[in-house]
Amino acid sequence: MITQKEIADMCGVSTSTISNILNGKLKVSEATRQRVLEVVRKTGYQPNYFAQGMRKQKTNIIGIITEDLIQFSSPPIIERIMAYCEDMNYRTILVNMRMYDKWLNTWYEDEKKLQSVLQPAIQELLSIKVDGIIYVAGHGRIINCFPDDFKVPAMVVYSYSKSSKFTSVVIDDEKGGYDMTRYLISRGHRKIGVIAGTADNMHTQKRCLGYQKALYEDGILYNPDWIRYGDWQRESGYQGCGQLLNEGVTAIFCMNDDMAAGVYDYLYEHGMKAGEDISIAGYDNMEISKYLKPALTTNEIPFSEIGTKSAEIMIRSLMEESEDNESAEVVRIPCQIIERDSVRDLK
Amino acid sequence: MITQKEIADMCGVSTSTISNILNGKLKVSEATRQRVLEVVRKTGYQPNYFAQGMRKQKTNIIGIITEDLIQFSSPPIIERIMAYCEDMNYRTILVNMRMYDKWLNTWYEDEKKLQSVLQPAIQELLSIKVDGIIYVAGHGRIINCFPDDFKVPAMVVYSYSKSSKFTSVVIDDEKGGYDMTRYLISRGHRKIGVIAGTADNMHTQKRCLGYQKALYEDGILYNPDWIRYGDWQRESGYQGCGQLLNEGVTAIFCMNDDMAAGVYDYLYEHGMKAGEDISIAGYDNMEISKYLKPALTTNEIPFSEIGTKSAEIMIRSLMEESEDNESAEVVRIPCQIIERDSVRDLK
DNA sequence: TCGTTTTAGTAAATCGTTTTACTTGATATA
DNA sequence: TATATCAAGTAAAACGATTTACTAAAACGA
Repeated sequence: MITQKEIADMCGVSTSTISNILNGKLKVSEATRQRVLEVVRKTGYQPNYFAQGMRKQKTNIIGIITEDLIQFSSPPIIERIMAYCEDMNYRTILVNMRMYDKWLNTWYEDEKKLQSVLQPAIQELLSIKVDGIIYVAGHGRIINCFPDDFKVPAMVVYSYSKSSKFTSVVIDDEKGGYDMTRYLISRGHRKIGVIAGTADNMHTQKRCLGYQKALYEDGILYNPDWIRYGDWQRESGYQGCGQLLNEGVTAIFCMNDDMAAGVYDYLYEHGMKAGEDISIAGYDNMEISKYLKPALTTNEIPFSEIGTKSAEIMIRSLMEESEDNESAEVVRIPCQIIERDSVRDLK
Repeated sequence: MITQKEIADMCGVSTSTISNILNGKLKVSEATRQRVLEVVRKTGYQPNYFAQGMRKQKTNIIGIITEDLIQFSSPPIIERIMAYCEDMNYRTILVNMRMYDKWLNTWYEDEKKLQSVLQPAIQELLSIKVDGIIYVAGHGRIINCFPDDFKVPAMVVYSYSKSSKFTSVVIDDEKGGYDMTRYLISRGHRKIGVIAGTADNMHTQKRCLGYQKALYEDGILYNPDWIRYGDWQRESGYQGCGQLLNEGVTAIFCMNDDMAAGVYDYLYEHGMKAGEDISIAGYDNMEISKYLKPALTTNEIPFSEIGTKSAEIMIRSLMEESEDNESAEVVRIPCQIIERDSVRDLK
């Protein structure tokens, strides 16, 4: 591949001049500039990335660490981060931690295990000298990724950072739980059951808070028996449905679509139907929610927006790095209810 | 970050020795080796990636170009490629072409458009000096990615390469069509309809071939009216179903699960049920197929295996690069029928 | 005309490794 | 004893860019 030296020789100037024309601030006569640019264009010269990265101590690479690429939430977030970075002339490098057990359909919850994969991943990225690191979580655990004195800009996406030194971009779970509950109330429901996620999960906790708030605002007495904790999986929706039916609820708010599918299973088996015998709402707006019959009303997680916003914040903080801004924040992106056919008005 | 020179000073040896211990072939006494290794371990020294890449002309990076990261087929393939590469001590860098229109649910079919995105992507990877490039297609078009005299090892995955100079890893579509047809025949069906993909698509064509072959082998006269071409989308499954029902088929083989879902839509609307009134089979084993009621019998595409196999071939070819092997080949990975509840025995 | 400033451009150092060719002292060989 | 071999290690060049400090020539001001 053609080198800067060769271009310089062709143009009869020194490499310094080439470099200056391409990205320097020094004065160069318009004549030589044009001459050089023409040769560059013709030869398709591109600076050697490694030489460049070595000389400047900046690489224009943003590292992305993902808890698991296979999880449905990851690709759309990552896709947007990559797209935005590309537009802003940054490259990205992706490290996949593979923390999701595809067969068990569950995350490795062990903090030790997580750290034992995360730390090498971070080291890897540091050794590549990335300009910044974006950690893309897969589920709502509070993440302790980076030490407070971490030397490169870093942030946490789709989950909360333990340290307040790092910005995190999350969905507004409390509002999500609130909105969905309000929506069900507005359709006439007052006995609203919840099939929640795992109890120690941040998504679960905040959505429950929102649920409580909505109930409270409408003067509905909060009944603990109306909340059943599941494990995000279809089967636990099935279980929860049976229990909540006994409580006499008229609507069930599931904290993900998979558990809503489990509820559908139960109804199907017992000759009942969502949107007729009982109202069902989900969360996520996964692919499957359009395919359930009747189609599932659910609260859509705006993965694309999360991705874009994250990249935006990262690159902005890279730009203003001179003034070392301590402006870490928690950015909350709202979800949006997608109305389909699984919720009916209670007469 | 700590440099080789510093390690050398700490150990009272030259950098050459450090380098030699870490990856050279020259003799070093066991004593110094241990001493150095200990210091390396303690300091957490990692060679600067850019300096290394510049000096060796090898980067140990494999470039992955994906037609679209958002498509369901891409993540599992890419995940396996990355995992295998990591195990073999290669890094990967991912370039996403974003060729799938999320809103229209369709690929940019325009060859010009494809090339206008592909060529910069390739240039980008070459400028990074990747050791090899893996092109991960998203749908079954014959790809003309690389010129015959392309200087780095390259291959095409999940679609066919136009040039026979490049290895491609694909699913065995003909066998897939054959197997599924045979399966339906074995369950007693003889009037088997097909809802195919787009007519010019390689997946479509080869699966149709397999279908024909199976019919032929069982002495069933091939009836062109039993094949309806769709566009891979749900709606076209719906259409096709209505038409095939008029033909009096007893089973429908859909070339993807999305169209099978469309068939389910039709049946649902007309008060019929898959697996009872008619047998339905899909292709892909997408997430949704487990959620359809009754669960869909389908032909699973082994994305993980495709990914692993691809990475394996790439890295092998990188290893034996000395003997410039002209062993380009087409590797066909078989699919596997997942029996669920949508196919019944015809009495 | 003489000194000063500006313009256009360059030589050389530098970044952190790897690798080649060389050195030194010890040991084996004839 | 003289020579060849060997083990252990090093100096220095190389990779390809960027950047600093410098220079030669031209332009300017008084």
